[in-house]
Amino acid sequence: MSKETLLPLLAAYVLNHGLGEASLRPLAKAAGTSDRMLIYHFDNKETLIADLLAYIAEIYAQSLDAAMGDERAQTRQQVVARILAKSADEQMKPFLTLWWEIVAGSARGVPGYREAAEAVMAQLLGWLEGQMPAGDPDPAGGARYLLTLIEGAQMLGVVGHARTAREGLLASDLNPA
Amino acid sequence: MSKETLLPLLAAYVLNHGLGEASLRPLAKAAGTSDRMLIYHFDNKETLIADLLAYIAEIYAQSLDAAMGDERAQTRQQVVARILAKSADEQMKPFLTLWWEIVAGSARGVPGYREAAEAVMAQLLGWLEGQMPAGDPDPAGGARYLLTLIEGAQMLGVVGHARTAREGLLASDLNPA
DNA sequence: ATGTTTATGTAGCGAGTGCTACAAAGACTT
DNA sequence: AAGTCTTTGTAGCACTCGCTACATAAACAT
Repeated sequence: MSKETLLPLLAAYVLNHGLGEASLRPLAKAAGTSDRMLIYHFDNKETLIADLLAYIAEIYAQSLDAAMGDERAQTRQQVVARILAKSADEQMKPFLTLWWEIVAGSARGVPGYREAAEAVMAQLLGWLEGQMPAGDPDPAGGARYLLTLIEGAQMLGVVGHARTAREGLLASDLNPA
Repeated sequence: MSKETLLPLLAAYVLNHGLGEASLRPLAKAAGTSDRMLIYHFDNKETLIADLLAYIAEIYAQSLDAAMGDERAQTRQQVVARILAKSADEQMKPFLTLWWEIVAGSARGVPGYREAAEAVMAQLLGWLEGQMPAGDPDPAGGARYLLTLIEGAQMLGVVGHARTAREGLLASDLNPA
């Protein structure tokens, strides 16, 4: 068994249980191996988690690509609505829950978290630019603006203020300066 | 020593070290007491943390009130700029770092976290409404909208994308629909 | 065939976790 | 003064943590 075989199994566990429960023995059990072998392959837990987060960022990007429909949205409102709908998808929930743990780790300076978070956001931003309406006057700036809004909305949703975000989005036209 | 004496000391520790390091013995040491006494006062760790988060939400609200300047902003851009500037304040950093841990816990369903997060956001939303420009056509909706943007910007800042958020904000007029 | 590298199992160490049992001192009540 | 209630200290339990020492078997190299 190699790193490459282990990472998908480890990722599945972390996505379902969170990083808080990601200690060596449970991780090993989920991957059908032993804590002993995890250390053997990854040297220590820190690099294991770093590798794991990098891997998860990668499969997240792939799942974004896969979800990218061919039809283009026609307004910024539509872009936001679609993405929020897609994020509400049951399949995306493990990613979202894990995401906030990564953000928290990044804020605290836990090694490896910031890099993973930065990669995920860069990926998402690029994807968003491709999703902007055809005739948008400023797709690059608009994508950054919508990313900020979307992430704010997602956070509010997670803390029980989904309604606040929804009403906020309705109260703006989302148009460029 | 009572709960009321302990909470400020516990809060100081958690603000500086995060909830990840908040185990009984370090907490007790920071408060000048013993793990034994923490359990005596709070019954168990779960209610200790819940009480502590509620207390922190309270002092956060107070610090917001204290920071509320008497001069009203004249545009929504100004409101956002002021708040982001205030949040960048060194004094606010412990709150911000802790905040994302609370969000992560809320997303994972850790008991007590969601309530604390919800309270903080409600408080912040109310405060924001009071900060809206004098002639704003929709202060309530605008506050929700700006809250979404601000929190999104703050998250992006924490994961190394402060620039993304800044450029996004510049690319919009933040005006109502 | 012999030696070396790679992969894996078993056992355990020292530190930390939340929490409890027991005891005792002090304050307070009657 | 005797008894009760509140507060605190000391020890420890059962458990988990990341990690390591040691041994062994298989694969490979010479």
